[in-house]
Amino acid sequence: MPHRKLIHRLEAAIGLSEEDRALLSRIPRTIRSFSDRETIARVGDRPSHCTLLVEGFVMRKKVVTGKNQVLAFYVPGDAPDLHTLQLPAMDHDLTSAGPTTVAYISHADIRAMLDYSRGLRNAFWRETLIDAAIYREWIANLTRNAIARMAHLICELAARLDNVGFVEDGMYRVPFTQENLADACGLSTVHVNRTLQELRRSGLIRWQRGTFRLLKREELEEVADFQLDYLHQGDGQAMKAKTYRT
Amino acid sequence: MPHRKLIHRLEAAIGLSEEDRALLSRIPRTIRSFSDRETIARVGDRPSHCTLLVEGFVMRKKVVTGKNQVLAFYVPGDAPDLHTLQLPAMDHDLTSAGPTTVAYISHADIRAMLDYSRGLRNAFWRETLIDAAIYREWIANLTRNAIARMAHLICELAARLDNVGFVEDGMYRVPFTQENLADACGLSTVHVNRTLQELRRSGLIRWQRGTFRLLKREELEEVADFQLDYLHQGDGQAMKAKTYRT
DNA sequence: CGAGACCTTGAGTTAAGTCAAAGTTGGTGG
DNA sequence: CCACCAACTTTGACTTAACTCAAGGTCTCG
Repeated sequence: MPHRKLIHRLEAAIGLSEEDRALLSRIPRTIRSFSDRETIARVGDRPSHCTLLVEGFVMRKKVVTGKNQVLAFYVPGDAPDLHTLQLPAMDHDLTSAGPTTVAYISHADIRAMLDYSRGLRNAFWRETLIDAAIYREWIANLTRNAIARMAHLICELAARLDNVGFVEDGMYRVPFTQENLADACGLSTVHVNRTLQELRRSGLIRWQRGTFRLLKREELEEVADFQLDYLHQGDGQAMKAKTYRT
Repeated sequence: MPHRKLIHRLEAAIGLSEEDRALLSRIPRTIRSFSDRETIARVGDRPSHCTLLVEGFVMRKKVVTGKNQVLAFYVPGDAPDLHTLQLPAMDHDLTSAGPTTVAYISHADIRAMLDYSRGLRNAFWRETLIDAAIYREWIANLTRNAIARMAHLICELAARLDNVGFVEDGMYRVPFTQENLADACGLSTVHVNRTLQELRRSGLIRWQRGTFRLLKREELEEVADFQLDYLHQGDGQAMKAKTYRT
């Protein structure tokens, strides 16, 4: 069931009705797989479908004066191009990171569904607004120094992955290279390397080829100046207590 | 008519129906004025209304490790807290810049209006998505060096103000101090000062106490690596030709 | 077992930051 | 209407966090 993660997340955040859940799980979709670093959508594209990330990871990228800037990371259950429903032209690229499976859902079908269900309308709008809140936090993140910046990214990924059940014992896997992390934090690859070493040396994390382990989460969040609130994981109507384990 | 700018902008972008325009202009509102740097909304607030910026300017701010980071500037016709319809808790502050007039519109009235009109639903969602596109561009902007960064901000403000008729002969006024500009670009005040001087020296702009004059717009956009597309001013259904004068 | 992609290290450079002091400017009240 | 004050802008001298370049190490997969 490709929508499981999304439904689960919407459920937890705002509480879907039985009918909405059924509507969503019945919507027609096409499954498509990508291998590492393939382009899913490109600047200027005007897609006629939205993409639901089922398995794997997606990066939103933009080339700025010759350098790659990563604008966002997406995890299973995210819909990275919902905005094309209202803004037809892509203003950046979406690429896979590691082997990735997505479900395509046509704009027409989504529009029909949203016209019909007010609950899903709110839920989908809300998703794009959380996306925006994350961008805001990334802007804020760039005021921080390299250590705090990296630490913040590590905390954010932990929180988002935990929300869809991909964190175990404070450990998670991501297919990102240090170069990807550098492009996301606006740092050089070399400096990211030294910064990760520093975080390891101070005993806050362990990192090895795509696996992060948070050893002292509280301290790490302190260093990162990380506040969970901007992810708005629990402030919808449902207000489920979050389990957020280390 | 406090909604004139907003209606005009939505009109130009996606083309409102006669009925939608009427609905929007009849919605109940309360006018409120602020003087310079007052707080309009604060982190943690759960407002029961949205704010439409009628006159003046608003900044979205967040304090990050002691420093103020400006996350966004808003110009007349913008609705800086539309997102509170779906995400109840503010995750940052909104403050006025210079004397400012806003119209408050209750969430309940907006919800009723959006339930009724699909056109306005799309239009409002779209507004929040453009907001997000601007955040993305600000993230990208931080890869650029100080000169390009400042230049980009100047171009963006020009484009957005032009869109609501506040640019004349390539000139516009904003009530921002160099400190505000610094907080927005993630630079120190001193460095912003030197950067503005550099831009003046090379004949691209004139700046004096809140007045920008773009002397060589093309060259400035070149320096800034500025692409108009991310503002999505003309890619809705209406597709009006934009007049974008220098 | 070799190649390519990653990661790591060292040495030297630089864009931007900090601190501190001196100019400006515009608004206010005497 | 002028003088003064506070808020802004500008300048100079020095520091530093992060960048660049270049070379060497290590992992992984065919």
